[in-house]
Amino acid sequence: MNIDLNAAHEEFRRYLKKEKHRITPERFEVLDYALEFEGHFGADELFLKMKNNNSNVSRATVYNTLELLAACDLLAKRNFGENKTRYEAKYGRKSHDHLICTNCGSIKEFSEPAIEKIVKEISEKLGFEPTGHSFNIFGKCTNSNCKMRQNEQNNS
Amino acid sequence: MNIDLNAAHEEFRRYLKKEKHRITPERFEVLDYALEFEGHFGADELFLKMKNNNSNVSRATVYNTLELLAACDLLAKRNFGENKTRYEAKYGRKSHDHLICTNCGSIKEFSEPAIEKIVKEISEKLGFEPTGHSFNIFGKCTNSNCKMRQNEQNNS
DNA sequence: TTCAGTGCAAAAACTTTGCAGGAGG
DNA sequence: CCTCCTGCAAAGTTTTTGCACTGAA
Repeated sequence: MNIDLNAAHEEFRRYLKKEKHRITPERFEVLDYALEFEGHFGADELFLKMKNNNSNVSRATVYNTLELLAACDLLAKRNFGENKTRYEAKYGRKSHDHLICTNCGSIKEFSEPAIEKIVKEISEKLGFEPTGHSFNIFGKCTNSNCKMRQNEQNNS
Repeated sequence: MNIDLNAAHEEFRRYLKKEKHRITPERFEVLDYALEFEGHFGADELFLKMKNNNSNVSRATVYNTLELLAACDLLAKRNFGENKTRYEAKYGRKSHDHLICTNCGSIKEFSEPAIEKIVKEISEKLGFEPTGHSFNIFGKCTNSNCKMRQNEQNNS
């Protein structure tokens, strides 16, 4: 875990240098908190978590740094239709897409190689240079808590 | 065009009845404006357009009605990663997904039957009942205006 | 008659911006 | 030493909510 963290720092440092951004302690603090987060998180959520841990990093810096981390592929930028940007640690992880339960909000991941192939084919056909994609499946999951909520709603 | 509009009204009426929502003139006014819109639009955008046309329908009603129209499949609800909900007339149209140029913001549509197959397979495998999906490819388009902007950015 | 739906304005949630001061290169 | 980055607070954008009133069933 610590090895990963150092390697991630190193990668971020390289990116910042290459793009002529300054190397500041705040940026690495954001990176640490982001990688520590399990699952998806919003920018404000991360900012508040840092604030609660007595970090002095400002909201503006958190928002700005998350953009940089997404740009250099240490984080993935997501949007699950809630009108807020979500991030997810990507460093060293396999790329994947998501199933989102519209009833209980739970999110499952899946990998399907055929999707990359489709991205390539469609882009080529339409004269487009793809840089990424987002594929979300919406529906109802079979989680028992979820079913409970469905029944509650039906009864109300 | 007028025939479509009447048929859409009829479908919306049926839906409202079935779900025990009241049938109000405001809701049909929103439907008319929504179907009239070319391409994608945001809720506030539609509200303002209506307001400028001297409609009295309130912001709250527009937001509420667009949800209903998406729920009954007359509109499709989209999100292209700008943290705002976008809608698009779906009535009588073939389902499709989108290519989004991150440089100039233009949006192209494509249809790829294999995607539905993937949605089905993945959902079945993971114990999930799909109700819809969103598939967006991000990248750079070859539109000439777009290339111009890219060059501007590189030169700055 | 009843209560879901409406208009309006205020609040909420998330993000961006402006500015003055501070530190990285 | 220059200017990019930072913290802070204010403003911006989109969406939701509270409340009193109205009109559909």
